[in-house]
Amino acid sequence: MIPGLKKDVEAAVQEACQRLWGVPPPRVVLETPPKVELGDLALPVAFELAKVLKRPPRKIAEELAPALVLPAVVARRTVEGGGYVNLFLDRPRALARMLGPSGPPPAVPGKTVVEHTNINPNKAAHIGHLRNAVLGDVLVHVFRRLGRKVEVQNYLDDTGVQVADVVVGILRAEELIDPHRASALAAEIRTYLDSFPHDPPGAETRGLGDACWDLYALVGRSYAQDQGLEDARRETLRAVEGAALGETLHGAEAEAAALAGKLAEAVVRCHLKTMERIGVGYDLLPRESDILALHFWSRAFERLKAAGATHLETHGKNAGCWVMRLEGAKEFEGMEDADKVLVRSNGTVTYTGKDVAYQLWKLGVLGIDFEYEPAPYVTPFGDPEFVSSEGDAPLYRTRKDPTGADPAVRGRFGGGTTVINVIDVRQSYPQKVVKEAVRRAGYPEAADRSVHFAYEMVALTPAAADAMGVPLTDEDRARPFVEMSGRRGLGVKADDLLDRLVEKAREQVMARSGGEPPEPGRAEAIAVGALRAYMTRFSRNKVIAFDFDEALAFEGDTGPYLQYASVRAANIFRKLEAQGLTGRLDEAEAASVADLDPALLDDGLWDVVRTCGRTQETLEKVAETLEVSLLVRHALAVGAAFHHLYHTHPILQAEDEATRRARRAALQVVAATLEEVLGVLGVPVPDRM
RNA sequence: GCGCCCGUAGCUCAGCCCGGAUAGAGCGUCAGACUCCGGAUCUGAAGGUCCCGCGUUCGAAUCGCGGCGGGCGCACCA
Repeated sequence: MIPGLKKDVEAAVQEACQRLWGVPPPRVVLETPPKVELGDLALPVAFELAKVLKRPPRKIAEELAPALVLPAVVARRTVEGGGYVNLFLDRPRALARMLGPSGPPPAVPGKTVVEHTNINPNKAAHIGHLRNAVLGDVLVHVFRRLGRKVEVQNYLDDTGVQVADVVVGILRAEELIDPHRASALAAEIRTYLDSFPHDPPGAETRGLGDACWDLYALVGRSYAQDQGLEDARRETLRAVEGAALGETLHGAEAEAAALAGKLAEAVVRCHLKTMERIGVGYDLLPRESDILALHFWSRAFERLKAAGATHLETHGKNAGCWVMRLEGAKEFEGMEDADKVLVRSNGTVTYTGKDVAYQLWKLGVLGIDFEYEPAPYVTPFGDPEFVSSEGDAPLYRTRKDPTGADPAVRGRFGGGTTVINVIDVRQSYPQKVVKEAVRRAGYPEAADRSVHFAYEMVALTPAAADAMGVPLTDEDRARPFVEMSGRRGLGVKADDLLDRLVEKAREQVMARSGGEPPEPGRAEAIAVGALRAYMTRFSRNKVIAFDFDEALAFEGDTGPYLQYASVRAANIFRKLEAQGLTGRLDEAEAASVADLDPALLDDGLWDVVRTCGRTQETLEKVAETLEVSLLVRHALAVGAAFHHLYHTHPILQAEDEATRRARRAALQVVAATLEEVLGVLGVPVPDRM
């Protein structure tokens, strides 16, 4: 809570241990006591020492406590419980320090590349993608808050089978089950593509994603009944890859490839719009087609071959494939067939293979680079429709050739000293393969700089699936949750959930304001707050069994609870000023807080300050563990402490000036903390609720 | 079969990394809250074999081993 305090305390413990017993102390952990009355910091070192010294921890603590040489902000120390040494801060002095200017964090050398979102550009985004994007985005904010330079990439698999599936749906609509509906969807999709990069007159951007969603589900069901369609998919895929590789295509092939390119490009715009709604942005859109075009794979392939990491299989089930052998590797122990195909027998590269090349590039060891251009999404006025994650540049995408590329940004992207891949836990195996490939290609040091940020999926409760009218089998119904499936059309679309949240927020506002509708943006802010808190409050290795009632909750441990706390805090300052009283403390008054009577900072008031003091360590812990939920829980703790204070420590009605000053000071710390933490969480705070 | 994850209050989850202070929240239920900074709030109550067993330890929700139940992986899909 006080910069440098932790270090001082650690040093004091070490010194005392040496002096008293001549032993080096075990690691010094600083905890926060469960209640204010028990102090501000707890040292459980006596428990550790008990093992070495073979004496009861309580006795050790009683000897240790008075022997510690501590900085002056520590007012007193006590021994609690079985042997905790608890420290109590000089409250006025500590509070004055917390009110002091904090300044920007010292810059950390290097660059962190965070890759997230990565939605297949063939249909609307669903709530699982929201979890990915929100987790990634909050992580980006946390890193930046800690002084790290961050680059955000959203990888586009624009040459994959999923895109080919929808292309097949458009071209062969007549052959699908329910041809009538399929044809209508195909026609609708074409109107979108025709007016790209703008929406057709009277249509909404998201309509394209929705139409693709439905058509994709139809295609998925049709494959099961019509083998011919599978051939069409294969041909489409080949055409798409051929186009990327610069082959000259003709007739139907050329048409399919052009359609696929346009479709992916247009659907990505839908995703960017959806993410923009919740405040998520990117710096670069790397495209798989460019990875193919620039032969990134060839380069990676050479390295792998030179290092003996891959070989051409001559017989067995993988005959004709280039394979990476994984048996014997510790991580892959016990696997029945631990070999991974990188190049198929028909010569095409697997997704894993391409990912290896992309990963090498992100880590800065591939040796070749993309060209870059602003993303092709522009407003009717010709301005970029999307900007970089920090809003200071246009959004860029990769490009294969220098023609039309922006020379000013050449070499700007990739080459991360740390690379974080936000990808759900189901892809742990391929992620491990990619990392192993990087290692074996001769870059063990680079492999260590690459991190798979794994999180559990968002699934649907059977009730949620029912609520959407999705037919479930009896088997599904007996499960605790069912996985979403684009192919089955089973899932909750991100925009649909957002719409419902906005609608509910609007109703709530009106219910509280005597029917007056909220001004533009307010209901949206509340909706985004609710969504972001919901998506981040669970541990990342916990499956979210999506439930509408929980996601739409505005009371209790929710985003609106946090927003309300922040709004209330700001309100008090506003009211103070409206009554001719002083609101926020200026620098001089903040300094004077150190001289307040400590009795004015009673436990009730101090509790919230103490909680706010944990912000920095929480941010550090999030960065270290990649556990974003810690930050939401911290925010909720601050909010709860504040709301409690609100009812017990009136400020406008404070009995005297000194009391009011003490409370204003505490309030100022809370307001600043909430603003900071909600900013990092990306939870917007409206002027009013 | 092998690997990873989950199992804590009626429900949804913290706490487990790093063993220690009466196991904490929210929702739901019940009972309350000032003519005074917004009731999206607050106060209180009821509610727990921390999945089971064995072990380690002065001490286990937390560490180890063995089970049980559930989920997810283990493609020339991504």
